[in-house]
Amino acid sequence: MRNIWLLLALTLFFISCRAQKEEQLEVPALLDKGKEIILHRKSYVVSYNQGLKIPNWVAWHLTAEHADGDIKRFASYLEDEEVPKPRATNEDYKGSGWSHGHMCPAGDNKWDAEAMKESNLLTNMCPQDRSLNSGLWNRIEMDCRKWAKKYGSVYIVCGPLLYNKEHETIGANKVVVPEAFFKVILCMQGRPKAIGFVVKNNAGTKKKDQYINTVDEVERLTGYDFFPALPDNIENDVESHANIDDWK
DNA sequence: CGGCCCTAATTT
DNA sequence: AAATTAGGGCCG
Repeated sequence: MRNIWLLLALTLFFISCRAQKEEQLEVPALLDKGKEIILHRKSYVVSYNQGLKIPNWVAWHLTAEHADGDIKRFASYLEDEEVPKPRATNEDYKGSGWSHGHMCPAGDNKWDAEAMKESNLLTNMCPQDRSLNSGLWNRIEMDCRKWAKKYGSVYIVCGPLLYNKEHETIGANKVVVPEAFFKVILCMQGRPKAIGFVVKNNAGTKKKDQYINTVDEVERLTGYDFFPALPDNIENDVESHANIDDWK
């Protein structure tokens, strides 16, 4: 009798795992326990790094319907009360010389007022070079919205890259300034495909095509496992290729 | 090159 | 809260 209950419990556990994976194709495999706080927002999931005061990664499913809308950008940035202090505040960014770099962009949240407001939480931000923010990074974000409309939806993960031992920080709460950023994008329409970008956090960026990487390469740089819910044969295929011509 | 679409900071 | 300023890239 006891074994039957155990079997039932295990079965339910595996079914629930499977269901969650299928719903959240964009969410990377979790990191070592204790190193992250997972926060579920209306339009994205964030793995928050309490030590760095910035996200490890932010993941979202950008659909065609979410790629446009009438909701205006939220007027102010919001300290995230859900994570423990010390945490990023508006004071930390003020006068720092670094701009508020959305990970899940405001432009992907025009479809819903609550989603737009949540996009302005400081747990969705990294200190980002201003010209990168409005330049190349913005271009990539606009491409993602274009692809979401063209293909129906795309799955996106992005976040900071920290390859130095020591990091610049801003403000009294020592919010870490990343050395670079990564973004990986998966499209499941037709033959599944994926592409990655790696961009240094400075003003010296040039043509977008120079920053293309395979997902495998971004996994090597981050140590993360992206799109783990994909069947292994598809995951291996899409993550080892990155061809911008497939996306034009 | 100017006009336009985005980003965000600053000023009123 | 709203308007203005500023940075960047694409498109014609």
